[in-house]
Amino acid sequence: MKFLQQAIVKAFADTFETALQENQINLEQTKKEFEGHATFVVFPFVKHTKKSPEQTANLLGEYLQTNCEEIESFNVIKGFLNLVLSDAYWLSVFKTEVLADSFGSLPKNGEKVMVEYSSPNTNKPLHLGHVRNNLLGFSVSNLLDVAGFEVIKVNLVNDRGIHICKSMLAWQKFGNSETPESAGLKGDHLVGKYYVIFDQQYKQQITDLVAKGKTEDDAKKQAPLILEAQQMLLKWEQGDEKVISLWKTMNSWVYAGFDETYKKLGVSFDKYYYESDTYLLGKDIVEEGLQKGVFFKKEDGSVWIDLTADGLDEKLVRRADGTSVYITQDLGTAQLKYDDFKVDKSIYVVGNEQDYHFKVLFLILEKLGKDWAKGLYHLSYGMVDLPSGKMKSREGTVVDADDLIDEMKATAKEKTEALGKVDNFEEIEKDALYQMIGMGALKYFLLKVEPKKRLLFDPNESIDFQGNTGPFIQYTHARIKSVLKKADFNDGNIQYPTKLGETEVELLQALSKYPETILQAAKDYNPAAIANFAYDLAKTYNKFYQTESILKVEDDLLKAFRLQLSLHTARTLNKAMAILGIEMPERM
RNA sequence: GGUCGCAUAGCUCAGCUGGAUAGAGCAACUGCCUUCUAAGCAGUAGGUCUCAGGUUCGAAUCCUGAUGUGAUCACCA
Repeated sequence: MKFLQQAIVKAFADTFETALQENQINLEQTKKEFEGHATFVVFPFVKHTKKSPEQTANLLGEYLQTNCEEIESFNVIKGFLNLVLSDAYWLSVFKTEVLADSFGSLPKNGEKVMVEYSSPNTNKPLHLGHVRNNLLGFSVSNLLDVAGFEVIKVNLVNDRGIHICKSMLAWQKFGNSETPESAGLKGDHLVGKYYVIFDQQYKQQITDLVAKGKTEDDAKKQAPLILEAQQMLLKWEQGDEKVISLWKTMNSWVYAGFDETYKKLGVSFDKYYYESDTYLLGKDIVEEGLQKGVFFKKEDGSVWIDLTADGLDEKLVRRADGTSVYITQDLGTAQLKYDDFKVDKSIYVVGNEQDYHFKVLFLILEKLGKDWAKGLYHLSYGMVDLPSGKMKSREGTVVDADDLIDEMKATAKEKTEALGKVDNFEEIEKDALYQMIGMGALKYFLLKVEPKKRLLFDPNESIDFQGNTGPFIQYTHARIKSVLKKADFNDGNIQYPTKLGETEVELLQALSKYPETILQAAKDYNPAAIANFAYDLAKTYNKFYQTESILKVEDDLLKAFRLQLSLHTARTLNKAMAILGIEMPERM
């Protein structure tokens, strides 16, 4: 509504001889209970006009009505100037903006952004927490893409370390050469099974040692299994052939499993980084930091940075024995990612349990004078909790990603069949539909909540398919498609009515908000804003659909307009939901 | 204990850079399918926006403090 801001600035100049900037003019949507589309609040300006709020609003309203053809009428309530925009205005928005193929896609801004997400460990299958991460990362990537960025999606796989050695060791000892094929298990689940077995056996050894008089702490450190796992990690680092070979085999099982899950989730990556390649990185940066005097060495040879002046602590960046810690490799990986792609922004989609880590990481890079560090951003999201509390993979209190996906599909099938609307569908179409609806419900459920908020998931309460849900929006889309098909409507040049109905204007206004929604959502890295938009649009359409008849209206001109309006509502819903990674059915 | 989040209807959530009588969905209750898909629409009921101060013409929104809740403060990742 830039034209309105400009018009109001001009109104102030002509009526009150007051010079204002456009960005001082805030407009909001008029509340439902009042007449109008846009509301301008005059309170902040009465000191310039030297008149009462009512008088000010009335004078502005009169000026706008006579000088601005888009303004049909106005009304004033206290200091609120409610402006009614003309039907012609809404039609022009529809014709010039909504109908364009590029509607909602912002022009390319020439900036490159990297989004790192998923970043799984290779010792166990993905769970609901990973699902939130993946969906968030994927949809933020889509969002930035339509907002005009060039986006590079990367996955930094944590494929090395003690955790995978635990799975390897347990498999060696108790696996009897079991393979995904022989066990009939997805590779990641098979490896996860041995991770759990390791933990059980390890705990047993601790209990036994404690019974023999050891302290708990000593028992944890001296249990034979953990010593063996540590030994294995050492061998891995030395490049021991047998260990490396087993590691490769088991990781390949996991990757096959992950690929399957990623495929079902509909997420993808442009590049994979592996920690086995990057874990030694960062040592140069430590040297650089020492030279620049940003880091300092303690007597034992360990290297630290003092962040107490920034309200943080001292942080270790290299061990006394010269080996890397987590943050060392992250410093190195950040440099590597930058060197590879020279991105303007780099986003890390990682849970809020690592807030402190990223604060420190970014601060160190800034102190080292990396000018690209200002483009780093930690997209921190809340944990997914169960009613019983946190999910713990070792304790088996996790909602497994594959199970959940299967359950969602099964629920979708059940609900769809109960409605009896797909009896004449081919089996293949039915199957695709159940998948679409089940995943639509799940994705929408996880994405409609602002990322930073924690999410409660109750496995005993199935995710809704009615109301503010993915299937509701999918249903609205299918409903529109059905009408369009019956009318055999093809988009093209049509004649427009001169008078619009109330719900038609509401729908046009809802549609018109799409580009600004994209802009704001991209700025906030917030797919939830897109979900809310889509819901609002679908709701507004359903109201229109229920109020006006489309196919039965006698006036051909009006019928064509309503069909075109329906078509572009469907398209916009499709675009918005595509950002969330949700597919829309042609019928359901 | 220090630091960083979060707190809105019984439940799950919206509420844009401060604006009108705080909005949706679920659950409950009422209507609406011989008419374009009822996974829908319309309506009833449900609130001290955790509490106390402050800033302001105006605060759910900004500031301070308290309470509750979660994360974090590893030579783990």
